[in-house]
Amino acid sequence: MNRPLTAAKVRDAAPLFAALGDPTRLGLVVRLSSSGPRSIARLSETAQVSRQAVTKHLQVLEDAGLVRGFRRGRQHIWEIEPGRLGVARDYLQRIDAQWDAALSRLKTIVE
Amino acid sequence: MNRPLTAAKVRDAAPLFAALGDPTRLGLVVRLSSSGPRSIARLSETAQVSRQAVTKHLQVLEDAGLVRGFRRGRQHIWEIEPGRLGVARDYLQRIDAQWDAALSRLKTIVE
DNA sequence: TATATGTGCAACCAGGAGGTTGCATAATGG
DNA sequence: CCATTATGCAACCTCCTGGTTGCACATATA
Repeated sequence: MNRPLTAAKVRDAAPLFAALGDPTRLGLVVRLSSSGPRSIARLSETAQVSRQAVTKHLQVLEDAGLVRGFRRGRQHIWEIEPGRLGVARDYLQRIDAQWDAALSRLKTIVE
Repeated sequence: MNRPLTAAKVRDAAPLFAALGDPTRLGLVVRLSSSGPRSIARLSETAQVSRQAVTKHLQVLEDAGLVRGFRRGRQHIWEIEPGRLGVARDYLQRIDAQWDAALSRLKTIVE
């Protein structure tokens, strides 16, 4: 039915984009998506910041529902939460659709 | 060709998501997409913050390439920069594609 | 049992983000 | 010409974010 984007939906979606809006976090998402589940130690090797900073970023991503973690022995493994990126993509799609609708309305008036 | 997501691309895309990551700004984008070009005064009427705050947010969105403004008489009109949201969507699509590829690789190994 | 490895927790800090107010200036409309 | 409207600019403030370091604790491993 493609409902209009309510203010409530906006408040719901913004944190998702905010989580993706940091280069280090976006890098983590890309990394986990391409290479699969990784421990914090592993992820910290390539990241430009400290292990603790990586940990904080992963928690932010978790709060946004983008990743999830579990323990295996002494290590904490993180992996992508599948489907969550699709939510963000759908949201952008919605906005674009509104834009297209507005355009065609304008066209109708002009013609 | 669908190239891999380089670190450079990550640095390029993060500001785009960051710009969308604030509820007020995301609201402005939605508003401009659905209702078309609007002056600052108009946009401020419905926003929950002051006119000056709205101005600042619009500048952030402009820096991210998401909107553009022009003057008409004494008013400053802002409108959506078409196609820029598509860039963000494509980026998410890429990450998802990497994820799918990683999944199918895993499947191949298991079988 | 020592030792090395992987994490978690807490304190702390600098800088930027998001917000406000106050004032100056430019364009419209009687 | 005067009042109103729309905006820009600048200063200022508070709080959150992203980062660090130090230390404690749990788990492997020789």
